[in-house]
Amino acid sequence: MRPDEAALLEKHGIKPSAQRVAVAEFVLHTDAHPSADEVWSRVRERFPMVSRATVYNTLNLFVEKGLIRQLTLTGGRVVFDPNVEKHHHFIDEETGRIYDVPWEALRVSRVDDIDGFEVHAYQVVLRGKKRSRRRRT
Amino acid sequence: MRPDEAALLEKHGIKPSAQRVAVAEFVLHTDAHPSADEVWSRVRERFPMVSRATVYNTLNLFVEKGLIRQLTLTGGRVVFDPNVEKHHHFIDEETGRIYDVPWEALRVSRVDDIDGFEVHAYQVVLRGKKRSRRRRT
DNA sequence: TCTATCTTTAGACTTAGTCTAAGTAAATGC
DNA sequence: GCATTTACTTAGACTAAGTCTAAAGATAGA
Repeated sequence: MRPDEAALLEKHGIKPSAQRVAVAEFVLHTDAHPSADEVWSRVRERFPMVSRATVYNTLNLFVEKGLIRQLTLTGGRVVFDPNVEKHHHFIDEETGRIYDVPWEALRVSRVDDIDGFEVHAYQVVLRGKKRSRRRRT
Repeated sequence: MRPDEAALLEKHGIKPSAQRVAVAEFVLHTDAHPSADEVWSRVRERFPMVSRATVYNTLNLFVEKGLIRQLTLTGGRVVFDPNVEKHHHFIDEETGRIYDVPWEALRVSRVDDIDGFEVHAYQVVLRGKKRSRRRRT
């Protein structure tokens, strides 16, 4: 149980149990946009007795306390994202993988101007193919 | 079995059975963004012996043939939209209802310019509160 | 009409997620 | 330090959404 993770949880008003810290250690440091069951199986590698209900409860608690966000972008899949700053998402149509796109990469105009709607938040969801970079996978 | 629906299905390469036409008659003329089970229960009102598998198969077939689109915008809910033209979506955070937003209502800049991604399609997903209009509900 | 193909059906199965009741652990009062 | 309350976790039952399967029914062509 890493002290830094425990402190972070406390800062968000969450009592840091061993299970919660184990979930935090994985879900706060991934950019893979895992589903709840993916988080569960990763946490179980190091913590085999953790129950599914605990992982689901913990993830929902983290969302409620603003540590992570829940996304549903494609195919009814619910995934979690530790990036809670404003950003957009790109979905690779071949692999289904989700990538974060920086907020500044796009500009959306006239958002406040839509007749009959009071917009609190928005994001652009892009779909396409990820280009293979030269040096990295 | 309305002849116009049957003709539309055939135009899209779909053999128009009674069940398929019944699904089409509902799902092609709604802006309520229904889930598959909602479509099933609506179709059953007029066609009580239709099976769930048929409705699911039919909806997937319609998606594949480009008659409707499948959306997953919120809470892991999969819904269907007969509007296959480019458009954006607004989600009422209080009711969960989804509204179509015309493509021209917003402009997104620099979409083709994102490093490492080849964008085939995109949409803006907006969240907020629907203002109550004066005269209509 | 016979046969091959396509479609539909009911129900079994799977997967994601929630709920419940019992057990543990941690915090509080004294 | 011990008892009591409160919070957390557990296993497993349950539910909802969706897929699969095997059999039956409908359709079209020879």
